[in-house]
Amino acid sequence: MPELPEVETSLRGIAPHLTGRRVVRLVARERRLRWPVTEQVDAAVAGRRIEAVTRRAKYLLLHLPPGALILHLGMSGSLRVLPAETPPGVHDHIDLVLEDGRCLRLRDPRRFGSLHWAEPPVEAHPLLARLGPEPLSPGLDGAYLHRLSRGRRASVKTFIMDSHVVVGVGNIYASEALFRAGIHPHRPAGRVALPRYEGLAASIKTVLTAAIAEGGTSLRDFVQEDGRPGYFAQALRVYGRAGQPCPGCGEPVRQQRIGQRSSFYCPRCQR
DNA sequence: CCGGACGCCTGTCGGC
DNA sequence: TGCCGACAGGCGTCCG
Repeated sequence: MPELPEVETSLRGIAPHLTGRRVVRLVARERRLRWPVTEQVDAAVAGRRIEAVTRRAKYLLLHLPPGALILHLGMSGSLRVLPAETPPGVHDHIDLVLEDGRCLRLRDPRRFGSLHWAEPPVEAHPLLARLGPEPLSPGLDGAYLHRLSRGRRASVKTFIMDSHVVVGVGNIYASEALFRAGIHPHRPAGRVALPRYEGLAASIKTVLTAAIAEGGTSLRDFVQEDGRPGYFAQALRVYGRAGQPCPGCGEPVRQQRIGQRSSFYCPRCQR
């Protein structure tokens, strides 16, 4: 479900409702997420004020000085801000109850999401410490990708989906960015020349920015904070379009598994 | 260090 | 209609 645009959309949706509010308590109906949600988290957040909500990679950071709550939506997580008394559904696992009578509710059917408490310095938390640059920051450019990829034999698609290389490029947008850059997803990362990496870095930024502007991509169950879906699915050029004509040349879009993930590409436009 | 496979879960869909 | 396998937007961990 959530790639970076969906996480960013969630952030923009929830931040105005959370910033400056005090957390009354955490209610955990199901603690078995990707990692168990410990009672240490409950104790850490209760009574603290949310100073700011930010994002690092696909992690949402709720800053409750002196530490922060690190929230990940996994494959199927979504967030809503609701009256705290709203009856929860079966997959509504966690509520962060606020002083104003509302709550931030995490719904996550597959339970691949996670919730951690990070003591300061927050950025030194093991989940955050080794992440690559943000894709929309100047830290990601063609020269960086080119330099880091020298000698790498893994596919360029696997390479750009590696969070140590660059964060936030998930399976959908990896296929989309490679299509826009005209690079075959199976090409070894070390055999992509600098000018093509410059194009790829630009494509990553363009596709992520466009997806954020549309409120993300809703394929199955992703909804924004207010319950509306994202509208970027209609703008996808190759993802999920196996057999359909390539928007560039009309050749049927091909689907192939690369590193256990479905990849979509045009065999004619991408080399 | 690198690359690839695995496993954690539930829901949905296509084929028979 | 029902069953069953394949697959789904992530990612830390393990193994060679």
